[in-house]
Amino acid sequence: MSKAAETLNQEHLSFLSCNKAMVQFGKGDSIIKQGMFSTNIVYLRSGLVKIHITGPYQEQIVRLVKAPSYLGLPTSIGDKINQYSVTSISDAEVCFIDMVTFRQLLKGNELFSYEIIHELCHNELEAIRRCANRTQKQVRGNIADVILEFADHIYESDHFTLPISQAEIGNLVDTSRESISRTLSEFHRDGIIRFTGKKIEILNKKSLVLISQTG
Amino acid sequence: MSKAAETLNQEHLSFLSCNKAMVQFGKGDSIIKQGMFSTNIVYLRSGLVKIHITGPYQEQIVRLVKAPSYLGLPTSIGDKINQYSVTSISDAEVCFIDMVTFRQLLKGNELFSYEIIHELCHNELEAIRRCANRTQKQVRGNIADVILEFADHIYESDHFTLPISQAEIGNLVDTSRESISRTLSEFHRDGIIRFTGKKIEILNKKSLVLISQTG
DNA sequence: AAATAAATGTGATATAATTCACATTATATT
DNA sequence: AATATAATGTGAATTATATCACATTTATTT
Repeated sequence: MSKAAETLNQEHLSFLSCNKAMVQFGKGDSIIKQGMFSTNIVYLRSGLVKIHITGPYQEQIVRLVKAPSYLGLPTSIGDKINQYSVTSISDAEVCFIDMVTFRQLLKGNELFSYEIIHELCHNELEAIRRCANRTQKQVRGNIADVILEFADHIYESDHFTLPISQAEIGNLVDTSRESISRTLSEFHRDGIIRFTGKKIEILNKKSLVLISQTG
Repeated sequence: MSKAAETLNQEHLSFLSCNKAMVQFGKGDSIIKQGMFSTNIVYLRSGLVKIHITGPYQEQIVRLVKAPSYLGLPTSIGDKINQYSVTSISDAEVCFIDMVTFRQLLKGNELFSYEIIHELCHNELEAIRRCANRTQKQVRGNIADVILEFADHIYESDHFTLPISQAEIGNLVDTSRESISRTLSEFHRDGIIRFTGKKIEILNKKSLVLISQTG
């Protein structure tokens, strides 16, 4: 449950849990499409998604988002046109909340609206940090980061199955697909991870953290 | 005047115009310092500042901000510790608004709070776009972008004086100081800009826009 | 005005990482 | 099961850009 939703009373909660407007998505399905008109706030109840945006040359994965979380808040509030896309990378449950309804919620519950502000602040900071990190680190460091993000934040286990291809990981950390392949092999060779297919197991987390900080 | 402040009534406005808590800063002065404790919302009344953050290897300029604008909103609301630094790059006037006061404002004026949300959404989107742009474009394109930003958004003239050094521009667009120097010379040689010292004049904007899109 | 420090210009060299090209597995699809 | 399609592995070559090294110019400070 997101922090913002915690502050709601039961009436509002039932509102948000929105059984009627809940939609199931399969892996690979498009949830939000950049350029499309939208009048809904999107809330990810379960699953994992990628946020991606059309850059000057290619589509770029901005970040991965795990439920529970709002999706496309900036796009929904700031604009009628979606400013980026969201695509599911696992099965996912999504609630679509009417924008008018959402605004009423904000009006009626100032704590809720404060929490939304809080979440937006956090997102902006994270976006800034991610960007500084990616541009300053080189390939090895960025790949170490992604592996650690999967382990520590997304799957909360040192043993997991990658939900995206190496090409997509490359896209996410501004690197070529080939560099991802080579670096993963390198980590494997050095006994830092074990990987077979899309399954990854972290064998030496300290090394990985070190590479994240140093490489 | 920022959009958020427009929605305020006179009582609130006088609050924000905050003649008592207004501080003058000179070029190079630190307005917000990363890691420092803060209980103030900072509002930039006039002047130009740079937002910079400590990355894994070096301090990095995130973006330039022109008055009028709030500064450090995400840091002020999300945290008690400043998450990035703000340094003035021209003379500037800044208001410090007590956090408690600001929250009262949010409470009492839902339109205002909605506008703050709006601003935060916009900032997040901009952060995402900037990042995708910078990583996808190469040096020439990014430098063209900076020049266009100065001309179109900051000074609103094709003839201006750079408020930062080439080293800082390099830092802003993730490039070396030398590459900035070489590229500016190149643009000069090709008749796209004229530049002497820190003065820049855009001679061929179409070319610059093309380089921004293509290079 | 001299002296010192900071900013800029520019060639030569080094390097990380991309691109290309193709082999090899996996994974879908018929 | 057979075939087509997508994903991955890996060497060799290329490339954009960084780094180094120093000259020169511009600002600051004494």
